[in-house]
Amino acid sequence: MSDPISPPPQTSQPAQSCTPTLPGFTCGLDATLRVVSGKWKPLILYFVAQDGPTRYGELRRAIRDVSDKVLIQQLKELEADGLVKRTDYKEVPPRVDYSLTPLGHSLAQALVPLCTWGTDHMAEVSRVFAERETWTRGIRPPTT
Amino acid sequence: MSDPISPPPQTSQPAQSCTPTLPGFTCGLDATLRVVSGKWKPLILYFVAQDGPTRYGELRRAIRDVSDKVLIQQLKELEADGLVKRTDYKEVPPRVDYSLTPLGHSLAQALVPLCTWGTDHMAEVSRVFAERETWTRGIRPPTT
DNA sequence: TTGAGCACTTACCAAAAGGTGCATACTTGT
DNA sequence: ACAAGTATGCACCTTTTGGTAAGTGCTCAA
Repeated sequence: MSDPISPPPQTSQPAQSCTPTLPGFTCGLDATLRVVSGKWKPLILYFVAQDGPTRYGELRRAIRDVSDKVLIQQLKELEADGLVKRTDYKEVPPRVDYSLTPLGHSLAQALVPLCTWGTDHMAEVSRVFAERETWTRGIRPPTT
Repeated sequence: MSDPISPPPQTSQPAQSCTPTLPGFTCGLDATLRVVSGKWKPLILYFVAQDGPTRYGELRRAIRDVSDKVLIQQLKELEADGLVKRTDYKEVPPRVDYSLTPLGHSLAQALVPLCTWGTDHMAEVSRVFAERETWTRGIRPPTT
């Protein structure tokens, strides 16, 4: 399989070029989504991309609502995926900070259009989400 | 909050422009990820973007491994989010097909860089994922 | 008349993701 | 002596997500 999304379908382009799927990915988008999906990962990338090396405590306070367990967990995954770098200063009261690796930066760049799309269409998206909560997951919409 | 990702951090740019967060989104990226996250959604977008209007059964066979329940569910969400359009021909043996809305197309476009990133870095990503499975989620990596 | 295909729906389950709260080892401030 | 801050770890629980298997109403082919 290959890049799931090709330009405007009206053009009927057969399918973009694409490396034939390594190990377990169906396509590039699949691979990407696996590394960025996680409730707080985008936010983490956000802060780290903006502020540069960020200490754990700072992130914790900046993100707010995230628990230690999950924040650490997501940081570890991002680190394991080679997107962020953890630096431990081995100091007495622990000091650690997180920064983006080159790979992390490249991903951040690729995410820009998504940020833009989300920002541009946030109104529509949020409207639709609001409606969904109306029929609290169980009741069918009126038009059924 | 705003677009989580800004260009290379070395530039120390304060933060890109960004609409101040509607209802429940922390940023544009957040909004976007909410509509595309779902195990099969990218694939669905893939097929529909490529083949244009696609019948339910076709998708079902094309995606393979997905169950009816989940496929239907994700299609409904995509529809509810205004990304795909469901057309019911009201025929005797049921006939229905799914296509992308303009919004869906615009999202598809925004996803292209992610596809590209994933394709370009699939080797790295998959390598790292392989290692993760080594210490089957619980055992710490050697360097700890 | 039986069976297959269509596009779903429903009830029930298992796994994954996320959250809470307590613990750690050490230092600094009061 | 004691509380607070540092960066985690761990046990336990709830929510969310995905999956299985069966059923529905209808039509057409054998």
